[in-house]
Amino acid sequence: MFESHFHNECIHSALSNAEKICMVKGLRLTDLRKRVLELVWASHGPVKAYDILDKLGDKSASAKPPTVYRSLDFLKEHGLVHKLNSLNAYVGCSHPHERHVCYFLICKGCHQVKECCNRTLTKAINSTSDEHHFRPSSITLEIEGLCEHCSK
Amino acid sequence: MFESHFHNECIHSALSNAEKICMVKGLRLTDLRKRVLELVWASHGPVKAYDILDKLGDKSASAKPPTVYRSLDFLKEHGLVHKLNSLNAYVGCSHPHERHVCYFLICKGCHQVKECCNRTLTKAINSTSDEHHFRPSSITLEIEGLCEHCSK
DNA sequence: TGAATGCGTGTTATAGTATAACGTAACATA
DNA sequence: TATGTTACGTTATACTATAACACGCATTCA
Repeated sequence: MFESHFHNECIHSALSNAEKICMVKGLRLTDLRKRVLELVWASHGPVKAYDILDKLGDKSASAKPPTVYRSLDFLKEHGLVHKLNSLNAYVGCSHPHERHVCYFLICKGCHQVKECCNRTLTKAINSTSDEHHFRPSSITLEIEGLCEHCSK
Repeated sequence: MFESHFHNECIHSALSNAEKICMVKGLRLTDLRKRVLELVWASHGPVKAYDILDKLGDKSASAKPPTVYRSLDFLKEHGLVHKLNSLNAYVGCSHPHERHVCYFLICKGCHQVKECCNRTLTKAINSTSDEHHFRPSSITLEIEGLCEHCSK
């Protein structure tokens, strides 16, 4: 989907990125959390919590749901992964440095997801929130459809 | 939240609206579907599927999950209700005539939801989809935060 | 030193959300 | 009346997520 790339690089840079960020912020990117993050990035599509759980099980037999959900919560909270509410699935954040409003293009064909940022969109959302005297704290914008490749 | 109103009127007009729409489109708004729609509208906030199930049980003892989900699917498909993915809950659509991109202001304080439409936002979403050669089919835009009243 | 605290994780149990699969009833139409 | 279609009933199960409590380990500070 979208564009091809060497995905190992993705994973690697995502992990080292995360380490830097946690270092700077004084957060503990424990082994468990790192493994979960790695598994989120391992495929380039959205990943289900229970799939992570299964894969985690290969190494540490005792993984149970809370193990995974707690790690995901940590990663979410610090902007390292996003949850796609329309899929109940998780993706790695592709630019975790910036505090950003992002939106997701979710392809129904190849099940891949692209994360995007866009000033116009952000402004539009903020200004319409203002209109309603509404103070936004978190925003979910998920666009399902077909990517260029799959719509052919 | 937002503004007060006589909610009975809401329910009533939503139901008669739905009847008209189904009439025109040749859809069958059965008793069950109508009751589910009524229960979605009964509170002015988002409603959970299993809450509908419970209330349905009062009258027709045999309601089971598929009963409710099937009705909700029907109502969703024809634009009479929306699902809020970030809450796993459902709200009645406040303007089911128009095919529209809508977004939701979800108040964490009073748990009420306002549905809005906005051309600027719609355009922004479409144009950014275009940029990525992405063909959108369904859009989820949910903004959580505090409404005017609750942010005081 | 050791009590107190906080945090991350393990573990058990359970809550909450949703669908598959199959059967039957109700309706529409020829 | 036969036929196909749609809606609904029913049972079972899958999938998603959290509560609650226990344990270990690091930090701190009296």
